[in-house]
Amino acid sequence: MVKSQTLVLDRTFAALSDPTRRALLARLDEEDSVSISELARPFPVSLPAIMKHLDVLEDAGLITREKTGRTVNCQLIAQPMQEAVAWLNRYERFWNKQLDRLTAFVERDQPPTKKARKK
Amino acid sequence: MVKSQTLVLDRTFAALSDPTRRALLARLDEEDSVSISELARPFPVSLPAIMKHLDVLEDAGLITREKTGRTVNCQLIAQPMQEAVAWLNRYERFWNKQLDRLTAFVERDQPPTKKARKK
DNA sequence: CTAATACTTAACCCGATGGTTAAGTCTCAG
DNA sequence: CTGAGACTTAACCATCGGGTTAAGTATTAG
Repeated sequence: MVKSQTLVLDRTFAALSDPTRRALLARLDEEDSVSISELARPFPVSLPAIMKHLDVLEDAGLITREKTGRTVNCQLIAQPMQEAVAWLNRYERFWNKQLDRLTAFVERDQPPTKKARKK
Repeated sequence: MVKSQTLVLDRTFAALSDPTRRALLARLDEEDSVSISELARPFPVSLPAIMKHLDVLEDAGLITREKTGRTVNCQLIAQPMQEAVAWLNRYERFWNKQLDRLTAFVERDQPPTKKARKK
């Protein structure tokens, strides 16, 4: 069931790379279980376009769909995002380092008595 | 200079959706400032293919290139990743919730303490 | 039963992506 | 000066992604 892990990241990041898809997820974040037509309503694109986005999100394991009568309700699954964050956190020390450098730079300027340097 | 923020996320996530690109970043994580040909060597694709990946990474603001003589050195810029993480963390409570449910399930057999459990 | 509602599927467009090979530029060693 | 090394650019190709319109399938309200 490992499903190549790398493939999971591929699909997760790809799914997140589209603003419409991120907006759909955001909607499912504030209200779980939303029907497809309600999900689609705010967007200026056709329903089939939204369907495709939902397909992508489902393939990435970021949502599930559940049919009830003629309506289909979607809900968010956050776990793949967590894995994405886990991958990204590998670089945390890196941006901390850069932040530290910035902090050091800013703090060095505190006493304005020394000679001014530029750039 | 805001560059639409949403566009930044688009490009960051898109850049991260390719395993070759993630591997390139990983390489730049363990060793900063690596030449293009050295970066390319481990991969079974042509140099121009790697060049295109580097273009994507640069457009996403994830690397910089610096020419020295006839070689070009690349280095990682982690900040866009940090913004990606910031976006993803919006869903943190979501996977915590799911984790809590799991925790509750596991701890069901223990005497229910009224006191707040550990954060 | 009929018709509206809520999706779903199919067929098509077109620009972006990831790869190729081939040729071009620039730099440095000899 | 010449040639090898390190990119860079160009041209091309196949597939994918995001969008469309149009038609099809269930379900359910009347």
